Amino acid sequence: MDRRIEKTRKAIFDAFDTLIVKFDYAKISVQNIINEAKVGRSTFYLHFTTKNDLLRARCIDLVERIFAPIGTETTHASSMKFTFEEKIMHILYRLLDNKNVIKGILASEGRPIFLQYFRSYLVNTVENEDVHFAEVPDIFLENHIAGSFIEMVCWWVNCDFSESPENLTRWFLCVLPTLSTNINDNKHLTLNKNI
Amino acid sequence: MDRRIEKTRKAIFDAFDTLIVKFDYAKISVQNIINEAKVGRSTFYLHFTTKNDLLRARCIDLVERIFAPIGTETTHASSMKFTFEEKIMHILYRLLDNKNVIKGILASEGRPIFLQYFRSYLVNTVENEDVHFAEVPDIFLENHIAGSFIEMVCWWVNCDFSESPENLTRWFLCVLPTLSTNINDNKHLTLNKNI
DNA sequence: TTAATATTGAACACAGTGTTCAATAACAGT
DNA sequence: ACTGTTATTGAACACTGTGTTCAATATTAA
Repeated sequence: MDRRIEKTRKAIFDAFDTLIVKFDYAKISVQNIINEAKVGRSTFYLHFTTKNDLLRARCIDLVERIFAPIGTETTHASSMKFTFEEKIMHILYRLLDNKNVIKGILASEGRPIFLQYFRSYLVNTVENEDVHFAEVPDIFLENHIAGSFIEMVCWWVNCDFSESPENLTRWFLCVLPTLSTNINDNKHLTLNKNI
Repeated sequence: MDRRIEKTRKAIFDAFDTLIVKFDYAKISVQNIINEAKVGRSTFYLHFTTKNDLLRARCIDLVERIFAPIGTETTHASSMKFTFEEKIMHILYRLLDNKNVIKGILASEGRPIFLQYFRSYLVNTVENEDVHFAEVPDIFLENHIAGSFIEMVCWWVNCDFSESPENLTRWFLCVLPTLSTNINDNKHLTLNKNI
């Protein structure tokens, strides 16, 4: 509606991003943010109740972009069906797009907040896959898959995103019980398997 | 050496434990802690440089107890070899001993600090198992196993420790690629397998 | 142009931090 | 029990950052 609002909001988000890649979240003050954003103090508090509120908003924004349906970045709104593998790869590529901010958030007190939202979207994705395995409860299995993925992402970020999304995806699927049909001596795995 | 030192340290740790199960870490002030511990303000700062320093110390203390060699709780110092399964179960039982504090820490900003130390001990444990699987790099696999375990623990804490350590251990081993020899149609798994 | 609304920045009260210091208490060793 | 050493105490202090208020100003949509 009012262009001033989105303009200010964007300025604050950008300032936050700039600062979070350089400094620890705890060391950043509201004053720092509004200096960087070139925005009045009271303006900041009209948009966000707290520094933490800003962090939360930034995380939600990030996670929503990461999980936005494939095809959103192009012109077509797609309700197509994708394989689990494709979805995973897509998420990894979007994480790569926001490399630095994510690294900054994960290295600071922002970590649990980001992971909380990331997890909830991820669990939702996994639930849609309708996975089952042996006598392990579905809820346990779902948590295992979502959790493993999160851990892999954190490891990836820690390694400064060395290793390609393709490698990560292959290894990840390989290591999951439901997705690898390793009948022949645990040596091979089946990819592209739409579960 | 001086009994006053450990007495004060214990008083502060106990106060911290009492508060962390009731309140969010961020809402607890140094003043709260020294009131609860019945200790002078300057005394606190002689022991810890910061509230965060205390948190860190408490986490290290906790994790060290959790990973203390099996048999330490009895009189015998044991350098015996235990199976991976036994080690896991042991850790789960020790987590149960510290149920409330751990739940409190994991629910607050203490989470990443606790998990950091927990992870480093866990990775060390996994490395000692000398695991390998298919064409997945060892470093990836080790992170996957340690990470999965951490996620399972967090899930467990979230569920208020419903489910027995025995169940968790069985499911966990079942879901790991290296530990389950699921040749016969992914239906069964081998336990008690010393890898 | 206008009425509505967003921004500004200085001023403010407030809460919590970490330090200092001189007085006091508790300690270990003899 | 005595003594030199060391830990504890609590009040006072300067300091940093928070979140609010308000009247003046600027920008917006229509």
